[in-house]
Amino acid sequence: MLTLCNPITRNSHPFLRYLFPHALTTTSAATPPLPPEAETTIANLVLTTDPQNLTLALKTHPVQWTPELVTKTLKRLWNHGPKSLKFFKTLTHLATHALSAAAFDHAIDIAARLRDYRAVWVLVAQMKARRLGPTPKTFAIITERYVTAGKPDKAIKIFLAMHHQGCPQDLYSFNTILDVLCKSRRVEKAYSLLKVFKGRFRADTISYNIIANGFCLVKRTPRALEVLREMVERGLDPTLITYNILLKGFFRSGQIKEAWEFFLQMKKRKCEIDVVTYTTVVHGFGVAGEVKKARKVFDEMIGMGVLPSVATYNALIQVLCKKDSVENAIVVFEEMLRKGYVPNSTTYNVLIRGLCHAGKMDRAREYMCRMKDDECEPNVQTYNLLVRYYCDDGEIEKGVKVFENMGSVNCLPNLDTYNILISAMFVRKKSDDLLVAGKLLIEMVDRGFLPRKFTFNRVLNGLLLTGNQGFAKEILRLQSKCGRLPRQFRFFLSLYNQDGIETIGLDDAATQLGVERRRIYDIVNVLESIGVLARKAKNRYSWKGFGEVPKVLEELREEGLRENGNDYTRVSDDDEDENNPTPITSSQEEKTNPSSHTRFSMASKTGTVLKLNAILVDNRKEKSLGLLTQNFIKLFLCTDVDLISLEEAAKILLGDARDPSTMRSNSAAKVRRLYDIANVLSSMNFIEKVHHPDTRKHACRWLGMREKLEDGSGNSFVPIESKKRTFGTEITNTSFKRTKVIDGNLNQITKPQMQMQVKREVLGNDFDKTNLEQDSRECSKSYQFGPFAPVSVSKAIAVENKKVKQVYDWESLASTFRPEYHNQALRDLFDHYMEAWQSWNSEVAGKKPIQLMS
DNA sequence: GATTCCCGCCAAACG
DNA sequence: CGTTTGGCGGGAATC
Repeated sequence: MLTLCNPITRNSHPFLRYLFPHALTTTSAATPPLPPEAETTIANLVLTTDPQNLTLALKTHPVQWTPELVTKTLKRLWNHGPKSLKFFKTLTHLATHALSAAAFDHAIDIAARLRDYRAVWVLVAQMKARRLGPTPKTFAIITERYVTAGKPDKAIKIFLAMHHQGCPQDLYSFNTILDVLCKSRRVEKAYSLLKVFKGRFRADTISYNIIANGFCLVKRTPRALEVLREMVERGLDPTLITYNILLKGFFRSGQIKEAWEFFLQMKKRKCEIDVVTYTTVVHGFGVAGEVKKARKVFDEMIGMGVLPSVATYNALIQVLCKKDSVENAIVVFEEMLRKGYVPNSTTYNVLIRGLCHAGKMDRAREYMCRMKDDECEPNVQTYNLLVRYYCDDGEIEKGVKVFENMGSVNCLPNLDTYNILISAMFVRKKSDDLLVAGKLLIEMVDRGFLPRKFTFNRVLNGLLLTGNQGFAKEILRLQSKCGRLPRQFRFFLSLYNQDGIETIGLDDAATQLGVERRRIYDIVNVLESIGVLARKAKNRYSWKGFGEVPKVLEELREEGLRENGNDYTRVSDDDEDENNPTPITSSQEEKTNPSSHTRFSMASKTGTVLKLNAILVDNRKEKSLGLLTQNFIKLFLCTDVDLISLEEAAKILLGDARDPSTMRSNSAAKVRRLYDIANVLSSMNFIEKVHHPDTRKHACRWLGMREKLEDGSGNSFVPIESKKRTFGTEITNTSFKRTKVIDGNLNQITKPQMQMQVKREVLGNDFDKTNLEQDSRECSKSYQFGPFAPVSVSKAIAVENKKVKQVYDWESLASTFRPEYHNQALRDLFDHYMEAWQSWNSEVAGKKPIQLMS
């Protein structure tokens, strides 16, 4: 149905009019949209052609390559990283003359997004060879990508070395790097950079604006104020932009009163308040739920001779959708049209979201068609909205259909689209859905998106539970290919977690993994201690899979509890274990892992392992990694803490035996062992590494095998508990907003000076572009919450090869975590999500990035 | 400056 | 005795 709204002619007359695309697009805008645009044809060609034949295909395709065509095509292919890169590379041989600096920047951006840094620098070199750059913008792109990939220091180094690439730093580029850092919430870093280099680069008002804004972004307005004071002390005058930043900062951090006061002050002091100011206020009030005030300000601005911009309308409409009613929003929308404003895609998207949220899917679709008429094609975000809301309503088929239709309207799905859909594949417990999820996962990787570990785990999990072991393995391999498993271990898994391989030779393992033998031991020991591996003989281990794990864990838990319960008391009634400190191999049919088991028993025999470990100094075995692993796990199994920092753990496990003399090499040294363990365990999804809320140190959260405790200690088992799960590290990493639209924004960044000039366009296009991008970012973020993942994950793995209880487990799994996910949890999250979204939005409404610059 | 991770020396355990 | 195993801590990388 979507296609109906769209001309289907796109493949007919491909290349008649590319001689002067410039003239065509700009001057003759009135030309009827007859032939499909060239970039569409090319993009489709690239998408459908096997990469190997691409050169040929492009060669035989008669096209007049122009710089503009190239960049447009690249933009089209944006959401298919690998192919668009391939396309670009092909062009470097084919149509050299048509490669502009912008095209290179684009390609570099894509490569960097794919984290193919080698390609990035190769491209930079090529660019240089062609005397096209690298330009400051190029560096802006590169550094931003590094920062968002979690390598801010690297980014700074690159900045500091950019003059070696023939691109000397200047104030612009300095401000850019500051901004990049701030946008990723690394204000402090940016600030110290500023402090160091303010003299060298002659930091100006903009520099300080950026920092102040950075603090506002993390809701630290007081700090922002300090920065501004410093700025004034240095003789730099704040501008309107500065004030707008602060104003927005107040709203963002919920200081509505202050915001209002501040606004009044601004008026009183006769700064020439502009649209941005008003937009900020309207939006700020709206988000705070003060719809009436928002409206009042909106009305007031006209009286003051400041005309609202589209952005202002967008803000108001959005606010109404959220805090008031869609109907009212529509009224405003119509009014806006009457007044001759041209709504942009943000306007529509905001409205469509409102409608969807109110359950009016059909009307949402109407508006979608309407946007097409308004030469404002629906974009990915629009489709994502529909997909999401259909899926939320349980109409998965419809959602999928929308997804499928995107292809036919030349709108490539993005990361969010995939995340949304994959999540949707879990709502019904159909095993077919999971197959789809798996396929989607594969497809997204293929297109250069890096799914979160979380996503992998869920899918993996689901496939295992529905008995799709084969497919699961494929996914696992994919995951390891994506680097979503810690290095050494992932090879290990992919090597041995396959059918047919019964026993593992340590030597092979070492050579095949390309690591020293020594490394294998650590992994093996940890795995052995939880029953995934068993030692068969010298140099030989056998893979047992995860089937045994629950049993081992249960044992551990019991032992742990016993020990904890009556400390010293039960030193010698560990009958079974005590009787055979050296297990009689023949009788020991339970081969979980005799050796480590024994080690452990000896330890427990001695008393509270947790506390008395120190006594065992002499025995080398007692310090073994395997034992440490077990004790470490016990910490989780036997206590109600589910989050513990390694430091703490180290102290408990090793240090604080009340025996200061034995206080061997203090826990600092030992904690290293725990890191090793934690890494292995987390790669198996038994634990999860998170950042401790307060201290930003690492902490570990136990994920695995909870349900095993269900019967044993009903109290400690709280299915929903995992709700309090914090954002995983990854979440923040991957979804961290990436504001830039490649050429829209950056221009502003690099072109600070002319305040006025930038101001107006910003309100139009750029505002919305950024806005949308952020929107989407935020969308994916909201999704990441997906509450109950981890618990289930490891469950699944536990059950893995024991096909016995697949079905049954699937059911229980479903009942434990699914229902909430869908409704109320989502609702709960919704607010949060909206808020975050709003604030980003408002940040653009106050047009931070641009403004800062201007 | 602290945390996290990698590496490999070399001694203990094994056979 | 040679080989396998693995404790242990230096120190690089990263935060």
